[in-house]
Amino acid sequence: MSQVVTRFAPSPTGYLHIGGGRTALFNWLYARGRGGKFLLRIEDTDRERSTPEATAAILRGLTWLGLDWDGEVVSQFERRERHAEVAREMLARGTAYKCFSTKEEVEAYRAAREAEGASYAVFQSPWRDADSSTYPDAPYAIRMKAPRTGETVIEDQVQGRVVIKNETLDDMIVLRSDGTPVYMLAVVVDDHDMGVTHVIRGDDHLNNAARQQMVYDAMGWTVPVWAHIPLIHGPDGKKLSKRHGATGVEEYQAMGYPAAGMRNYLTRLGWAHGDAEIFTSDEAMKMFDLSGIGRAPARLDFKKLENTCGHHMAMAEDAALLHELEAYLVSAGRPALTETQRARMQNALGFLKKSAKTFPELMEKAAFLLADRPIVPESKAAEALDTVSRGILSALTPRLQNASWTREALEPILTEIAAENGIGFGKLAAPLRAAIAGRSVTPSVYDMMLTIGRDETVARLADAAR
RNA sequence: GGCCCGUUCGUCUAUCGGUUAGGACACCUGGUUUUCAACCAGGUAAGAGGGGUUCGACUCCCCUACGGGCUGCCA
Repeated sequence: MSQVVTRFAPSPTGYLHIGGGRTALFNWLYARGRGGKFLLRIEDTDRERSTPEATAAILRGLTWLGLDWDGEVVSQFERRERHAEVAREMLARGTAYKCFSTKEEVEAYRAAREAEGASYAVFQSPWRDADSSTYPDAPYAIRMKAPRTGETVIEDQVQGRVVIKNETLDDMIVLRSDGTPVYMLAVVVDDHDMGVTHVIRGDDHLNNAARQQMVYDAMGWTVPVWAHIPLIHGPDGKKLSKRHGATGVEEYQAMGYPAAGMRNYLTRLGWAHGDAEIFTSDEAMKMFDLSGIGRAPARLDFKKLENTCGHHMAMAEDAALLHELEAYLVSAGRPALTETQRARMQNALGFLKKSAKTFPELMEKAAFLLADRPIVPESKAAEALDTVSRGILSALTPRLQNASWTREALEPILTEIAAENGIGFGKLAAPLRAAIAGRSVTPSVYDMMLTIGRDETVARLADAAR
């Protein structure tokens, strides 16, 4: 069996859309799970709208998502000569013809047909079967000589067998009168030349597939396996757009979702493999198949995204997580970790990652280790530091001085001091939290003490007891 | 307008003619706990509507409704 080759082919007209990210992910998963290749092509033939900034943003988005592509990024625009060459070859083969009709004439034709009450108006060029001796000395477009009768069948791995009547399709232009190729031709030529075996893309291209298949047929090329996946919708079921919130992949990075969680969530959005919910990318590669893709558009659910991310956060290795956390800080425009904070973070990640779902949440829980002395307690926390509590804290401090700094050693000391003062541990925890973190809601007091170390703990308790 | 695609709990989905329609998220209740969270246990909750086909339909067919896409010398 020949090697699987997939590709992602975005237009560089903006950031990487979350839907595009998912399309790329599906292609990546499919190829990587089968030892195939995943290629990247930028469809930049629209010179008006394409920008190098957008291309850079798309590459950044893919990189963040961890979707690595094989070989060089292909620029469709740079291949325009090749596209034109194929158009001329179609001319030579008789599967395309020169059309001298102007845009105005085409529009007039369609308007006339509609005026007659036609439900649809397929332009029928008078030049389709014209003798070359009648050709005027004027610019012309090259039109594909599409079959007028019969039907074109798309055997789609997701949508099933889709039948399009050929009479509803016009002779599409493959080369414009200015000599530039049209997208529909470019995709086919590029996919063929790049050896793409599986075209996995949004179902907004489903109808286009019929005309593209005609080009494959006209050139005698092997038609790739089609898989048109439904688009992602917003929570209200409408096409996902700006008003639903974030649509750009990079926005999700800035919101602090870990990439592994993002991949997992996006994989499960519109695709299923039995009851599998939480899995690594390696596992996803093994499971991923086209038949598991649903046919209905899926809606984005931030709650589930968060939950999925939480699992991946907990599964992550500390070193990798710290690295990703720092990348998040940069992308969110937040201050970088100082040396001290970084060292403490390394101690704390082991427990912080278990309860945080996103990086902002992790930073929030890490507030105690980010803070510098003196700790200024919030009003709620300050209430816990009454005179009695401060007395207990100052009694506690000397005992901590000589304790070995492990949970096992600390636990009896704190339990003891609570008992001596006739209070439960809960009552003792509140002032400790206030002293150490300046807050009433914090991670476990032991975890905090162990994270910041003896000297810092003692100093913070002393500050509070004063 | 025409053509194409879609419709199972609030959400993501399983089911590939016979199930008490399963799982996950969310939500609710209880437990655990040193606060929040996490965690554990339990619960509420679904086949768009109408016709067929069949002994039997979520599953197959048709119609309607709703949603989406395409309909360019855009991609």
